[in-house]
Amino acid sequence: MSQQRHGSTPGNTGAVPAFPDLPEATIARLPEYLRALHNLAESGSETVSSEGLAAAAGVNSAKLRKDLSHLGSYGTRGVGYDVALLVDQIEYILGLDQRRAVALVGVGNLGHALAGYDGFASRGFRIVALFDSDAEQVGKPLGDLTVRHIDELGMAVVEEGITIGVIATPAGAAQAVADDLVAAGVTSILNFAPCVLSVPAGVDVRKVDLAIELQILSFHEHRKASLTAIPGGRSAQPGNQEAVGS
Amino acid sequence: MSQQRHGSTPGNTGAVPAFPDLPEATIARLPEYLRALHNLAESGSETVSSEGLAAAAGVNSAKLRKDLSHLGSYGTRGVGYDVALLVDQIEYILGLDQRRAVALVGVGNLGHALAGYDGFASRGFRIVALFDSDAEQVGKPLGDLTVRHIDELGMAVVEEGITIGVIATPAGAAQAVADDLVAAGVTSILNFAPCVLSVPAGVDVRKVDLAIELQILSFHEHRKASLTAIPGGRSAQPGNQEAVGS
DNA sequence: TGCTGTGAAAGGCTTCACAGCG
DNA sequence: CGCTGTGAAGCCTTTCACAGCA
Repeated sequence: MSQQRHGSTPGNTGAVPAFPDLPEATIARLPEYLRALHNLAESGSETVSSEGLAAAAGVNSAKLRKDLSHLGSYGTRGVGYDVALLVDQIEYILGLDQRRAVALVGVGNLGHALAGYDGFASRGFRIVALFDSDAEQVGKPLGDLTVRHIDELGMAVVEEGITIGVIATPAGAAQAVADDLVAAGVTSILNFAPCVLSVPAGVDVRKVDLAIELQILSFHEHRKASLTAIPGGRSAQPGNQEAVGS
Repeated sequence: MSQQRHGSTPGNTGAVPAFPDLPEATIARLPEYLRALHNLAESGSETVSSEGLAAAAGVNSAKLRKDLSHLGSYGTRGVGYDVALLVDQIEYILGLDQRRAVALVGVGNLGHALAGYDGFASRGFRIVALFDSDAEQVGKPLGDLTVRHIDELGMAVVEEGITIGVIATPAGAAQAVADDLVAAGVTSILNFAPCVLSVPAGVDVRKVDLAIELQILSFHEHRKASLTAIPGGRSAQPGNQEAVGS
């Protein structure tokens, strides 16, 4: 699923604390642990058990312990994990100690919402530039920023040190935007357009397709409907932590 | 990962075309195949090979064939798959033949964007009601709809036949909204709030956390930076289909 | 011959269960 | 004694490679 070989950096045994070779599934959960830890820190907890943190993050404790064990031993047997220490450690691993500069392309419906989303700023990112190809939009102010024409992207990436691009354009424009981002030197892309992007090796793409999420839920609705048509089911005990899919 | 047992409906061998017991990973890809098939249909293709469809959906052909084989044999050896037939089949499986009614709770920044997102309407869903707890927002028109107070949720769910709820509130309000949705009879929830929801068994929750997606990309940026610090890497051959994570 | 459908192999992830440390 | 860290087992997913049908 990842595009670059995942082996520990070859010819680098020991000296520099070799970049941990984390399973992809673990990486995807670290942000959730981080959020839970921040909540715990705010509520005054200094330590937390694997059981407690797991509950706060919505996973089981064995999985959490296995995940954290990949980062090294930051827990104390008989006690638990030091919240502040673990926060630092996960933020370091995720590269959040440097507040990354993000470019957002496409200031339509969704782009507007993303540009104004507090969660980015509060969780390690700065949206530093907005782009659109529509002359109508260019020059308009949006929050602290002004929408720029996509031709300025290359310049902005260098000037602002942008490493992540967010695509919030219609599907038809997304591949061209991705090409522009890559040409400008961006190596990570978050794509909200409902289409497959083709990018060179070394560029990471993650996709969020809102309709797909609903379609997956629709499947489960369909399945539940076809099951409840048959007697026997329906033993719901409230208060459980339940989730489906990823 | 799913909350209900996945076995084929017990005591139902044969008679009704037993609801297929699809792997969760396959289900998550069906919407992507469907989108690709719609594109192919629009461009006039009547059949497509596993190779062709796989490329359009951004997966490899072996995986695609395995996935489709779970639905039954809808391909023709030596030829490929009938596009229209496969569209119908996948739409049936996903329960998209009935345009599902969706309630959206929280019409802030993100809620506005979701309410206006074309992709929902064009891909099988109708947003039929908008809710907020903020008296300021209640009564305001938004698209074809008027924002209603969340107290009316129970009524609306019954009247409109809502089965899916979308939560676009701040994290602090999300659990209460989820409880309201469940109490009203909603059995599938798409949660955009950055928090873990606790719901009874039988209710499906999917979560989309925009900051988490960026944090995962940030990890890969961090890793790439630490790798390129060491000589040897960097063999990017453009034109590949590349993606990271799920 | 070309392409699907599928056993079998390989790999990755989760869960279990407990050794071992504080 | 409690809780972490971890080998081992089991399960799920992906990939391979080819039998078999059109």
